[in-house]
Amino acid sequence: MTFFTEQPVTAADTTFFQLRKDIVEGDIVAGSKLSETQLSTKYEVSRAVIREAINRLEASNLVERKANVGARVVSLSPQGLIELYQVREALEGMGARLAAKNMSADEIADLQQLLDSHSKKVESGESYYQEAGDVDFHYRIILGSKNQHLISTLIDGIYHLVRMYRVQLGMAGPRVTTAFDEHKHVVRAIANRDAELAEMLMRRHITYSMKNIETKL
Amino acid sequence: MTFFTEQPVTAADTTFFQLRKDIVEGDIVAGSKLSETQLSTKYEVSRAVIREAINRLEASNLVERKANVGARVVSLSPQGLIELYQVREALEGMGARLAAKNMSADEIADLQQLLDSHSKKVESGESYYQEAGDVDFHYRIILGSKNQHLISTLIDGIYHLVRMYRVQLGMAGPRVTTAFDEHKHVVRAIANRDAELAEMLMRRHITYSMKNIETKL
DNA sequence: ATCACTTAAAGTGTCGACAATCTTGCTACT
DNA sequence: AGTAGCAAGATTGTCGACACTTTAAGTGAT
Repeated sequence: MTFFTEQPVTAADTTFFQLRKDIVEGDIVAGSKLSETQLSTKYEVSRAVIREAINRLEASNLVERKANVGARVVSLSPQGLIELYQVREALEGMGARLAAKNMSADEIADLQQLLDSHSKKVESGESYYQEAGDVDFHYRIILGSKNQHLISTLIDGIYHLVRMYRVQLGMAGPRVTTAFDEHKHVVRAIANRDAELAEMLMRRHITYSMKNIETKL
Repeated sequence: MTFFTEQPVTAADTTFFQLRKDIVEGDIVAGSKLSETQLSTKYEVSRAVIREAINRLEASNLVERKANVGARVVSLSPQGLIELYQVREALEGMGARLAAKNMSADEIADLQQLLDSHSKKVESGESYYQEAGDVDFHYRIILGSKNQHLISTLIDGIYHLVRMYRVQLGMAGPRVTTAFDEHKHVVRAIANRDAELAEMLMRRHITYSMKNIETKL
């Protein structure tokens, strides 16, 4: 989150980012209809750019469109969350596996440093918004895979949906205490270039995270 | 391929399908530029529908767009193929795992029957286009996962890219002889409801397939 | 009162024109 | 001769208007 920022250049870009934010954060209610004309006046752009933005939201799986009918924000369901985490487990597992192969020594050192700073903040009891750290951790590993498909699928697509679920189902952040250990184990496996283990640990980390969420429903 | 057909309803739909076909089959050269005005006259629709079609192609990873510059068909590279197969391995592995859990007994029986008919055709030396069968096999397992994210990611996205590589790098179909055995093993694991094994075998099947392709480059 | 049909209203799909941006070739200057 | 700047052309981005489809209300008949 700290390194990589999407720069809007066209009006459709800014509208897309704005709409995505409003949907993910629940300002536009899940399951609600997206009227092109209505949004057009709200965001003060033509219907053409609204349409382009909606198309991109559909490609991000945040919105569903039916021809001649319109677009609706996806509705959240426990089943949907489970399916999402299954895909995430598969992709991030592969991400960790590839990261163990492809991350540079410097990148790994940075990653370890990041974890250290996190654990210190937590130990000192410093109130600190954990989600950002968790996101940062997962981002670095995905980026470390050096696989462009993986990167864009997760970062442009799945993570926004995950965040939408987290925000709207009111789970502030992931489990703080136990997650750190899991993160550490994953990083250690990567540092040891043990791809097999890195994948397994990352998959476990994600399934644990999902089970933790399931109990809260 | 026999069961599920995408029905175009708008002009943008038909244009999208047509363009995708032309790109996947190489009628539009990989790496070439997509001029909106040019395509507009070629397909006899307005630029608006061309733009929507191109947007969808971009979402399918078949096309890359730069703001104020235009869209290009993705260019094929060995690296790109490898990355694609890595993602495919992760997703289809998970697909097989879930299929072992979620396919109905009837669906499994149908799948076994499909394999039988294939092996008979091959044994009898009947010339027969193997790719369709392979695609059918993979489709059924993915659909058997019952995971909508997985299904749409693979069927609407990755498979078209895979086909593009296959067609344009001139690999008619996958390895006929050995692939059958691998298919059988996967199905047996699914029939035994052994999710773990099904995933492992499917992943191996895909990595073998990739290595087979690599030797041909 | 219910159901089928008609029709008006609202919304999406498509179009052509204008505005903004990038590209290319030329000019002028060092 | 090489380079920086400029101008003309071509291409993409955005807009408002029109066409078509869906939806829903309303009318009339059984």
